[in-house]
Amino acid sequence: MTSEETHDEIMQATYDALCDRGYVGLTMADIADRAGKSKSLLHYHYDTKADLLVSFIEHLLSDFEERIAVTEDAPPEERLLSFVEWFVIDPDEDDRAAFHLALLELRAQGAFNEAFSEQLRASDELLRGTVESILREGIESGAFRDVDVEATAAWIIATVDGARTRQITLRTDWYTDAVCHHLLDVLETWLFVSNDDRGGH
Amino acid sequence: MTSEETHDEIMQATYDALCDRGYVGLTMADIADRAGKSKSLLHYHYDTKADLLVSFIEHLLSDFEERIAVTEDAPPEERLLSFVEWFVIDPDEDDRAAFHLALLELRAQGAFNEAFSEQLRASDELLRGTVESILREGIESGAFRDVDVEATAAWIIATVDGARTRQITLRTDWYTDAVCHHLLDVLETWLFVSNDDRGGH
DNA sequence: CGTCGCTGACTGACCGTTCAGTCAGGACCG
DNA sequence: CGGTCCTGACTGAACGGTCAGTCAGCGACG
Repeated sequence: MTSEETHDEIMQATYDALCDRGYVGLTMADIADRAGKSKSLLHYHYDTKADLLVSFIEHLLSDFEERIAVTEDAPPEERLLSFVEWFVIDPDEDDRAAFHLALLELRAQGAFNEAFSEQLRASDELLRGTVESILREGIESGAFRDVDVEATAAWIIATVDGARTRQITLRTDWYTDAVCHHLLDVLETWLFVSNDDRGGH
Repeated sequence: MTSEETHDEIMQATYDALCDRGYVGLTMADIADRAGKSKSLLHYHYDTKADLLVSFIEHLLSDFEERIAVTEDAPPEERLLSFVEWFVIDPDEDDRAAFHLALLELRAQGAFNEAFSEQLRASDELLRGTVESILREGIESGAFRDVDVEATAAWIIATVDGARTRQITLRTDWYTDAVCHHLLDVLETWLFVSNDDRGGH
């Protein structure tokens, strides 16, 4: 088996283990078992557990970059809507909640691990950049009011991320749904230029 | 020394240890050392580490209840403003960031520990209830538009909590400041009834 | 063609450390 | 004397990491 195939298997095993046990319960032995490999092999490919996890975050991030590139040609209102909607977690999406929970644990560890937080900041910039570009496009096309792009993007992301965090940590099933849709309501009156105003220019 | 005094000392030591090492790095020995007591004593007062932490969360919550009761007689706009402002973390408030980081780790563990998440849900309800009462008061007095109180409260809390989470985990110093003040801007146009509209009724 | 040398992927046994929890006992106090 | 508060020495399990060694494949060379 090539090194790359093994790498992919280990990443998948790490994902599974993380969903199942969470970050705190994550052990090298567990990952190895799920990959059908030995613990030593993990250390053969990655010096330490932390190295493996950094690699895992990179893996996630590249995955995420691919996924975020889609729906680039829709109108800005629609893009913003589907972006926000994207954060809603259905009650039945168990593994998604589990994964984001593990990710939250990992994010919290970023404060103690420079390599982690570097990766996390990169993902934050990617996320904010995406929303900023949607906002800029909307402002240019006249669909949105001329708001502070950076502040608005940070605000939107904080909101949807906060809703997700609370849904997951409080074990409720309604938080993301309620907050994201409420946010869209607010955006409609606060950000979107109504059709009346739009004609009269 | 009475049992109660010891309890308080242990809670304080737990707080200090949590700020210093985070939840993952938290050990019974560390707490005991900081309290100037033996590890065995902790087990004398609390059967397990988890029990101690549940007790700690209860302790926090009662603390929090006391603090939230203040400024009840200010006008609703002002109460809401100071509530949101309350979440801004200055760059120099190191221990506050450290504490909230540990709390975030603890919150993430709530998903694996029913006793934890019960406490956390109680604190969420307290928080939401506070904002809801501010909103209801403002709507009644005509200071706020007649919005959906539950959804708006959840949304505000998700926003400020999300900003805090990102500031802490990404190790930035601007997130809460930028988001909270932007939120206040939005609230001003979206929620507050302007003086013009207020007179003409 | 065969075999020799070498490498990359992989394993199992093992080690040192850390840590929650136990237990027998001691001091002080009413 | 009995109960409450407290200690130090200890145990067992879990876990990250190490290390010597196996094995399949492959290129080079006679």
